[in-house]
Amino acid sequence: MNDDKTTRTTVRNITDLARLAGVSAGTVSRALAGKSLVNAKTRERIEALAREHGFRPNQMASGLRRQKTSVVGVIIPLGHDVRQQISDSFFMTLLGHLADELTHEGYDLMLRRVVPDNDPDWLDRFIGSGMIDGVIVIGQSDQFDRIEDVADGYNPMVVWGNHTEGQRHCVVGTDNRLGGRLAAERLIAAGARRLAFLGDTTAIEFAARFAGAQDAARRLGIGPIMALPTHLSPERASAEIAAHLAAHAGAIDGIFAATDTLAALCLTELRGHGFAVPEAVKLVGFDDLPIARQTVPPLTTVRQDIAAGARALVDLLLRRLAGETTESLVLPPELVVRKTA
Amino acid sequence: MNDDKTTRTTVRNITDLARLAGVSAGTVSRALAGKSLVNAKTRERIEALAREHGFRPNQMASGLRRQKTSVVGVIIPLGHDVRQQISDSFFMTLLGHLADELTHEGYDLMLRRVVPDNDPDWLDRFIGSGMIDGVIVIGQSDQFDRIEDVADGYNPMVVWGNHTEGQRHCVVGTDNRLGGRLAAERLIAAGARRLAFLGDTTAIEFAARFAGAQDAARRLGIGPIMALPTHLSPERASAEIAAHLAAHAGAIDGIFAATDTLAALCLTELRGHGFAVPEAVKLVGFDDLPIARQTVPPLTTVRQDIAAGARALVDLLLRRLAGETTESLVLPPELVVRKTA
DNA sequence: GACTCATTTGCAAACGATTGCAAGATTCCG
DNA sequence: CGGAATCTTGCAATCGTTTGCAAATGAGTC
Repeated sequence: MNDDKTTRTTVRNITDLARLAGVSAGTVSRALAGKSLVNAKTRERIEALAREHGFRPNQMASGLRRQKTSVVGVIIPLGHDVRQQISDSFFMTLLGHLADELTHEGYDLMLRRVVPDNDPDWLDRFIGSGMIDGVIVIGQSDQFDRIEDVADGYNPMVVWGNHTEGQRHCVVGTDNRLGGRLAAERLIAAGARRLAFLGDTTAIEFAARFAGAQDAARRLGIGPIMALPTHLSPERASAEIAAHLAAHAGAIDGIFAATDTLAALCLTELRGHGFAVPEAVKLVGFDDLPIARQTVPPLTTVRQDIAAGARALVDLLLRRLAGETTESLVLPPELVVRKTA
Repeated sequence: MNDDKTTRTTVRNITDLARLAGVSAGTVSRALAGKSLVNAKTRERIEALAREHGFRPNQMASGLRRQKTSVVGVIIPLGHDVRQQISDSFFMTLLGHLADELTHEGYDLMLRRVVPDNDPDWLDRFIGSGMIDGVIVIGQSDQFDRIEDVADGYNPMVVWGNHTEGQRHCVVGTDNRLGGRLAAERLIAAGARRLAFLGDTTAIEFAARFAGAQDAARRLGIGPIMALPTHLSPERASAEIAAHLAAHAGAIDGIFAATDTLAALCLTELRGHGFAVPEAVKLVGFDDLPIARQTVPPLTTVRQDIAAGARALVDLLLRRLAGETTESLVLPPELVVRKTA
């Protein structure tokens, strides 16, 4: 009387279910995994019972035994600017797309944000945890070398970031240097002659954008571009931009912002300081985030295809999980001309 | 000669390391877990070896044995508006804060976005996977009832969303109704009389904001507020807002947008249609996202304290993991007056 | 030296699912 | 009806770590 079948019997594991179904644990496992080796009727009976009791095989145990977790790690190193987290909607958007793509491929996503300065071991620790089948690193930050080290001994890793000649880790990213060139060319074509770059060049992606802009300036016979170091978090950035503007008032007539977020803030500050955009100062951003459409005037910017980037990251990672070794992928940036330059 | 100790010996598990250290697996386990039962010298030797070989205990195995994974699930149901994902920077910001808080407490974060319509079992499936110790649900979407059902049998769950009298699941969220009231009161105080609400009232949070606004209108003797259903994704929203404006041209002089994102889009459309803000039409948003500061003119809005929300979610979840049963927490919204109303 | 008591250790049984192997049950064919 | 071929199923080992229990060691006391 204590095991009336209609009573809620707690089914904690495959063995409980096996007992209920009157078969062995192995059979239940095979039935639930959808293998062909099990009789159709038996399978149905087991599936019905599983449904009825809301039973799902424990993924930890399964992962342990199969040596495969079906979880992909996504890690964001916050190296050069710890507070970027809140501001950078670019990374967050990329993350959203990654979640969609991975889900679609049957993987779960384990997210970790780390401050490499506090924890030099950040990447190995994640990989060595045994919880993930592979890892996607979002942004190289200032950790290029460490990522290179890891890449030598660990195959299923793909990185979003900048591509450098001869690097050993597989990276997906926009051609930042070309993007920087496009931005500067546009500023110059719009009439700007005294250019400045707004952003923190410690981050390798930003450095590349800056370098590209300088290439263009040099080639077109324009003087060197002034670097105006600026953090990404809105709280700090606003003040820093204001300071830059105060210091270099009339000496600038074209600004290339490392990010649309920075560009938008810069636009606000420019207005506050009484500079007309684009008449007095031209401005170009980077990313083409939704905000670029909504500023006044709307922002001329360099577009990165975030969705395509996410697709590529996942695709390459899956190939690597399957044993291939894949090449890096550099995506072309695209100049979007709106009203600020 | 094939096991020269200085040669890279692959240490795959605790047993390998035990062999190297000349002790048993159990001792290694205790040493690495920092238990007091192991001799100081032995521990040091083991730790040194572990470091040298970059060994870390497998979390899957550990989780299986201890019945505790140190992973918290974060799940985003995309019920009422599947494409909200890309746009809603509110959720993404919340997610960022959650990641920080959880990391700080020694938990990892497993992220999953689901479309409940395609998978009615979304929540049980996540919980039953055995991969997570507890779950944080971001947004109730249109899944209130299902969440209630689950809450009855599963304790370690906390939800971000709207609080309803007598509900059974533990929720953290802003007092949306009060927020809506504040917004409407501000619009009316600024002189608006014919109000509209911009947003999709299928989402329970938005419905509460709408209801709060209606309370205020009624109490102040203003006519009913017109509901203008609008999706959250920028692509669809822009067109929908334009259509609303075209249809109800002069019949509106005050708009309460369910979200700052919508408010910003609305501002752009209003400008496009030649309406002066705040002179012809007053506008109030919700959230106080960074963008609210940057629109032209800057947006009057109702602030939600996202960081505090994330802290509360994690705090309550940890308490529930420890066995407590916790009450819901309703956070007070705050009106931030800028220039649009 | 015999005794107790506290430290350290090893042993082996879990945790829950998967899977190679072999045995049992069926079917098929002559 | 015998025997081979094909399906199904059960058994038991395995994934890597943790932990209760008991044994071994060492220290301290009279």
